Amino acid sequence: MSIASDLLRGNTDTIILASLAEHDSYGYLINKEIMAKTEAQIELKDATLYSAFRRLEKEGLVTTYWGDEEVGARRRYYSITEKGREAYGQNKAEWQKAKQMIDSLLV
Amino acid sequence: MSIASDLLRGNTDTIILASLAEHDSYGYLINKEIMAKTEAQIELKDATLYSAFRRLEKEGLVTTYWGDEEVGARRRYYSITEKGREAYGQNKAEWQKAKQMIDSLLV
DNA sequence: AAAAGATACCTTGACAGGCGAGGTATCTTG
DNA sequence: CAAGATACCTCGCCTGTCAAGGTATCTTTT
Repeated sequence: MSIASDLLRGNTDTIILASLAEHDSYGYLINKEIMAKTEAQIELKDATLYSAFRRLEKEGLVTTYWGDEEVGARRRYYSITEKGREAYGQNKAEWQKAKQMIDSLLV
Repeated sequence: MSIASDLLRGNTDTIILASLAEHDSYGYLINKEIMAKTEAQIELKDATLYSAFRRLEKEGLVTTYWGDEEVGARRRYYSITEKGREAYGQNKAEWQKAKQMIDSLLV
């Protein structure tokens, strides 16, 4: 059974930023990489993914540009900004704290 | 700064069950105990708490009864059911897995 | 050559959980 | 007597997820 989306909520943006912190990427690939790394136990549905992109863009955490592939489907690439890296760091820290706090309650 | 509610989401029911697994309790006290244990970094807003109770009751994970205090405000107590204990165990297991998976993505 | 499947993008509308704001009633303390 | 703590509750908004639908291109199979 895969991870309930309510347990992921609050981490999707961070997960996307984590992916982009390594290299520019595009929606489809980000999803594939996440599924590969988690043995398909975490999957961002594409509607979720794209609404996250809109959010991140709006907040200035990522920028976007179209790829120049000559063949195949067009790709919209995303790039993490400096502000995005900062947010990523903060999100990770908050996640660490949240983990700890929740664990302290679940005996 | 306290923990963002989106990071808690998916764990509120589990947190309440954890509290009830130790002893019968009531809304106000559960909240106080959570705040004490987490130095007020986790707080369930009472609207959140009561909607969670409704949910848990509906699913048969808790039962409820009115306290018989002679003085003071009336208290509605909650008691975890056998089914509730099972759900609690499963939720904890899923949380462990989710933690691990998310950590594997946040480098 | 047509069909099927992978790659790759996108929008709409419904749904669920969290919570701000509002309410009620009792008791204790200054 | 007012203020604050205790203790319960509901309504309606907001936000993130996602099922369902769509478009377009390329590759593989039939």
